[in-house]
Amino acid sequence: MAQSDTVSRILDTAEVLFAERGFAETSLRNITSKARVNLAAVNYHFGSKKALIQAVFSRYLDPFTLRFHTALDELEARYTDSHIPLEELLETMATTVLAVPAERNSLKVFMRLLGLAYSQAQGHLRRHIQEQYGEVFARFTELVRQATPDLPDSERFWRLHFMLGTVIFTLSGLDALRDIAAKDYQEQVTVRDLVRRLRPVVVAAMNAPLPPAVEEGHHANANAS
Amino acid sequence: MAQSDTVSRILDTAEVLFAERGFAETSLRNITSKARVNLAAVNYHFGSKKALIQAVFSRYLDPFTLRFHTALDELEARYTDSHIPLEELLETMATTVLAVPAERNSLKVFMRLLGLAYSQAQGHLRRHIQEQYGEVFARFTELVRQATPDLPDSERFWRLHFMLGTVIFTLSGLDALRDIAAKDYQEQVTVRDLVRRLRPVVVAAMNAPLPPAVEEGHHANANAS
DNA sequence: CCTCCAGAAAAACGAGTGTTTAAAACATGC
DNA sequence: GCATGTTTTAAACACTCGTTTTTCTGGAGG
Repeated sequence: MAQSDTVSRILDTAEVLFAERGFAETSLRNITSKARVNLAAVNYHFGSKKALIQAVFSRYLDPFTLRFHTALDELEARYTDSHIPLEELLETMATTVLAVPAERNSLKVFMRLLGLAYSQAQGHLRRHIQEQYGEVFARFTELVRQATPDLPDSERFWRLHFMLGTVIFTLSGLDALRDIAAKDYQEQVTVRDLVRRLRPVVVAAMNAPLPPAVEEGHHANANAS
Repeated sequence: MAQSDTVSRILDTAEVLFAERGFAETSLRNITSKARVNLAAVNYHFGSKKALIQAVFSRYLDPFTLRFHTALDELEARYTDSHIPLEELLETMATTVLAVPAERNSLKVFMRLLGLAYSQAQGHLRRHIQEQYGEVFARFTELVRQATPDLPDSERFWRLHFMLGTVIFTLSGLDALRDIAAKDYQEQVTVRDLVRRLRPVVVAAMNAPLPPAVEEGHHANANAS
């Protein structure tokens, strides 16, 4: 054991419980009792619950950014004089995402955590992720920009987020959906199977025809704030 | 006031706070103090916090299902001998979704709530929504099935949920995204504008080519449970 | 041997939670 | 005007929460 063992026991238990129930709904007593560790250990080793949450994310995202950067390096080396095709970029991202939790036991946990990071309040988390991992995301979007030169910038921005929603929503709610699918269609869906299904959909969505230009005169309703 | 006024003050305040911070993060004291109502009023009028959460949803979803059923009735009346085109179905759904919170003040709140219903633990909520509003959703998916006869059932199931993820994720996280978009692309995005952008993307995604058949022999990794 | 100190353990702290109780205020019908 | 049922109020209850404090344990180094 490189780490004090108590630390990793806490992290292992915390990530599972967080993924199952969310952050606010998971108490430190839940974590420490299931990890068979003293309650005070969390505050001793991590300082606070917030810091524990961030540590859980870092354990996934640090290896991810590392791998993703090198994967993009290789990709750029292979396409020195032409742009990297969109399919290649998406494929690389998918492969990297799938590779990270292979060491650990669950991609599902990783995805649930990402979904929670977006949907739960936890402002500190969004800030932490933005600061820590915004750079690699910016690099990726820049490559996507080069791969889709015909798309207006704003349109590409929105479509990327549309697809982000697709992936995170589907994979983070996978268990519930999998149950329904298994019941109605007698098929057991694996994560890799879902990624296979996602690929053509995402590509088609990114390459969809542009929406009609906005008509003047029609004033939008005021749903601000 | 048709209702006791206390009841609607609670609901008005609760939906906003829930949408902003989630269910667990919003206490009854938050709600009652902001609504300038006695703490015990929630338990008196609704019975429990869980029941209050469900009541907040019902106030949006009951009118929605009503409108959506009649909208689908009209649609079916217009297409007695041919199938309703997919575009028409999506258009109708979008229109109905947009119509509901027009009476109230915020579509954003409605979408945030839907997003929370999926991502937060709150098992009772998912069950309540499923039982109460599963029927209209089933009717819609059946019409989508008739509109896309070439799509295998399981494929359509997943693609519908992909698109559900797109819409809920985008519209429920709209505020944050809108800020970024406004900063980077100097454009002020309205909800209707987003729906306009969503339409071609969703249609293209639903009509995307089928994924390649699974190769035998490649055994998927065991990411179960 | 004794000191030192990181780590684990138990206990307590104060704040905040949903819910219940019991009394007060109000409205309605006779 | 009094009794009736409904709504509002303040107070208390019984927990649970994250965090802090204090004590205890077990090796390492002088």
